[in-house]
Parts: sequence; C-alpha cells; structure tokens
Amino acid sequence: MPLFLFNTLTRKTEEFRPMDPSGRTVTMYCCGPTVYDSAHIGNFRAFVSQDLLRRRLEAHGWEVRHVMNITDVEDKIIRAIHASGEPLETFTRRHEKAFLDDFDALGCRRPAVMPRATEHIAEILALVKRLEDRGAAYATPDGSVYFSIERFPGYGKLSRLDRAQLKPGARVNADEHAREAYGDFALWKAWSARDGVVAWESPWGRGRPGWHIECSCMSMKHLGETLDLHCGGEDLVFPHHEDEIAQSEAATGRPFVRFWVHNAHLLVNGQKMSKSAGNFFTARDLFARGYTGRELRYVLLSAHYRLPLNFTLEGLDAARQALARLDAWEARLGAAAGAAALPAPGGALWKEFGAALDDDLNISAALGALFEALRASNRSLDEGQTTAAEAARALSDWLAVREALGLPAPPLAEAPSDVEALARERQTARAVKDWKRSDALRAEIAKRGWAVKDATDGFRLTRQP
RNA sequence: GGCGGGUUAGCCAAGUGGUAAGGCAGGGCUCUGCAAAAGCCCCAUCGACGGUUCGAUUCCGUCACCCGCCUCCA
Repeated sequence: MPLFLFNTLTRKTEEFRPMDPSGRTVTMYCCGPTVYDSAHIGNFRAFVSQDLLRRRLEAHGWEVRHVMNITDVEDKIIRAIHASGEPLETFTRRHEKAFLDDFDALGCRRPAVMPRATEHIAEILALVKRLEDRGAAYATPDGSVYFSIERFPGYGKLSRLDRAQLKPGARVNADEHAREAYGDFALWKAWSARDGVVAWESPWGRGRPGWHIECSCMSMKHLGETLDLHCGGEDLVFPHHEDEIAQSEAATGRPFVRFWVHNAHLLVNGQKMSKSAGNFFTARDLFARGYTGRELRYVLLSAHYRLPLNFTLEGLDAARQALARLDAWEARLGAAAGAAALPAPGGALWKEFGAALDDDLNISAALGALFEALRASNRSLDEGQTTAAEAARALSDWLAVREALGLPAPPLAEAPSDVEALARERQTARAVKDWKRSDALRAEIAKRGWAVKDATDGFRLTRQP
C-alpha cells in the first residue's frame, strides 16, 4: 500500500517513494534544535511528528537514514555565554544533553547522525567557497560572504514569496553589512566584538557561519546532494528552507530535496507557542506537574501534523484517560492470550491503522480505527468469546500499533511490597465481608499512590496518577 | 498589502454529494458489598448568507471571525 505525503514544494499530496534505485533506503533530514535553552513542547511537536513519519517509513520496510542537526553556534548562544562567561562548548553540550533527555522521554528515536555545526566548519567554508567560485555569492569588504538571490532564478519556489516583495520592513534589521540586495543572506558572518572568542579563521578573515548554511552543508555531507525528505516546522519555510534550497542547488546544480514536510504550530490559547511570547511550557514543566512523556507524546500526536494544535492541560488529562483505557486493554489481552504465540501483525486493526497513516499521516482516522477495535475486542472479552489465539492476534496488532505510535509500554504495575501486602490483607477482609476494614485498607493503599480494583479472580493494583 | 491554513457536539478531532468516525467530559443502565475497571445506550445537522443539484456539512460565490509566514522562531 503506497504512502502519500503532502509536499510543501508542490502543495500537493503525492505518493512517496525513495529515490534509492534499490528502493531500500530513505534519506531524511530534520532541522534540529538550537541548544541555548530548554526546548518547549511546541518545538517537540515537530520532533514527535517527524518520529511518527520515520516509524511509518520503517513500517513500509525502508531503512531510514535519519539526520538531525544540532545548531551550536548562533546569536542567542553567543549572547548567553557572553553573559555567563561559560565556554561555548560547555554551554551548548549542557543544553544538548537536556534536549536529548526530553527527546528520549517523549519516545522519539534517536537519529542515526546528529551533526553539530561547530564540528563542520571546514565543510561549511568549502561550501561557501564553492558558492563564491560559482558566482552565487559575494564577499563584502568587512569579510562577510552573502548569497545573492538575484543570481538564483528559482528563489522563492518553496515559500512562493515574490522576490520583488522582499522589502525592508519592521522586522528586517537595518543592514549592518553591505548587502547588495535586501533578500541576500549571510553565508559567513565577519567577526564583530559581540562575538568575543567565538570565531574561526576563513579565507575572508575571522568569522562564523550564517544560520542556513549548516543545514545545506551537513545534510549533503551525510545524505548526499539530493534528499528524499526534509522536515521542519512551518515557520522554517521562509527564509530558512528557501535559503537552503538556494545555497544547495546553486552549489550542486541538482534538486536539493524531493519532499518537504512541514508541521503546523502548537498553540496556547489560540496563539503560537513561542519563547518570545512567553506562552510556553517545557516538557520539564509538565513532568513537574506529574504528567509523563507518553502522555505528552499522545497529546502532541493526537492532531494532524499540518493543522495547528491548541495545547491545554485538559488535553493532557484526556490523553491520560485514553492511555489508561489502552493500557487496561493491553493487560486484558495479555492475560487472555496466556501462553499463545503472538503472530505477525496483520489483522484488521493493523491494516486500517496503517491505511490511515499512509494517507498523509491521518492520525485521527488511525486512532478512530484503534478505539473501534478496542471496543469490539473488549466486548468480546466481556462475553467470554475470545480464544487465546484470538487474543494473541489482537495483542499482536495492538503492540504493532503502539510501536508505530511510539508509545512506550505501560508503566509496570509492579506495586511495592508494602502496598501488595495491604492489598492481600484487604482481600482477606473482603472474604469475611469486613467491609469497614476493606475500605480502610483501600484508603491506605490510595494514600500510598495506588488504586486497587477488584476482579473475579483477585485484585489489580494500578499506579494512581 | 502578499501568501497559506482554519471555523464540525461542553472540550479535542476525522470525514463524505445522499441525512456526521473516534477520544475526553456528562447522563442512564449492566456488573459490583461499595468503588473502580469494562461493556451497552444517550448526547451535533457541520461559522453566516446566496447559488448549482433530485439532494450539500461536503461543489461554487460573497461575507464574518480566528491563526500562521512575509528574514529570532519547530
């Protein structure tokens, strides 16, 4: 069954196939974090949807060569270390580590390569030189190098912005350097006093890379001159990705990216979540409130990636409930399957779920199929109509779905021994119909953070959120 | 101003030219010592106004409101 994806370049939903002649490998580049602060959950919406895409690509049998850059030299970073006096590398590695901790907590699989900009200065300089040699870029007297959009006829094809419309405005900084045209952007920035010790030698003097060049450089280095997929938030369409196309294609003369995949923003109170607006949550903020990575992941995943998603704590609570239902179902299926061997996934659920995701990652339809399957299965279990083999088949489908969603296994229902003992004591009390004592024990168990639920064959303990 | 997206039940959210998936919340019921879990049932006519059509939420037009991008941004 083919996979269809919306391609920002063509503004159409197209069938995706890797360009690899053997049809086995997919190249995927994702714009990664700038490591200067804790990423907020809006940032993570991008990484979670990219992870969902990657898992779907893998479900199709393709090997995904996934690269995500780490931007570790940039204005905000320089400003921060200037204030703290910390060395660049110490500062950025600390934030990179924090980022990856959150990345892992959200169930995102690590990209195969996570190149850092500062470790590719030589390659960046080579690319800038190549662009200068080809006449696509020019150096200014102060030692900066700019890309000339005039000399790249395709400029604007991704964002569909008219070059003639690129006029200096409120958000265009007064030009500190001598650019030839307003749309021109820096490939290499000459050193200025604000940069302090952050500088590298170059043929044009001391300086540092511009923002866009690292992605062109590192993606092509690790994945080749033409990529299958390039992902990022929709705010990167212009100028970042437009500029990447210009730089890369001017240098190689080849198409840079086949499919551009952009996700919409996370909103808070209907407004874009952003650092500058101050209306953001970090993953840590939510963990501190007792929410888990899988709950947050579920929320971030629960709306189609190209539509804005309004984030609320109520949404997180809804995710918690939905997950609890799924976890309970998984436990039931496991018990019903017993020792029956798990077949390969391939039942109606797995097929319908996959078909929905193949339609440009239609997560809502996919989740719809999941909960319909859940209800039908629970009903059958209630009626005692499910054989061990059927339960195993359903469980196999569900585990495959869970993996496709990247949801970690339910938290272990292994209660501490004191809680376990209280529950046993309560069971004894119930056997002699000592309801008062039974209820007191339940309250005590609850006090210790667990909920006890009676079943015909004993009791079950679940962690109380 | 240019470009793009949105408006479906209390909240979140699919979808289709023939009378609207799913999740959360809410109500009723079954089960249960109670509770929980699970199951069953109930809960919308799809922003407004026109048009096309046997029939539109779904197509076309106009309007309203919201959001994003137009060189910090996932």
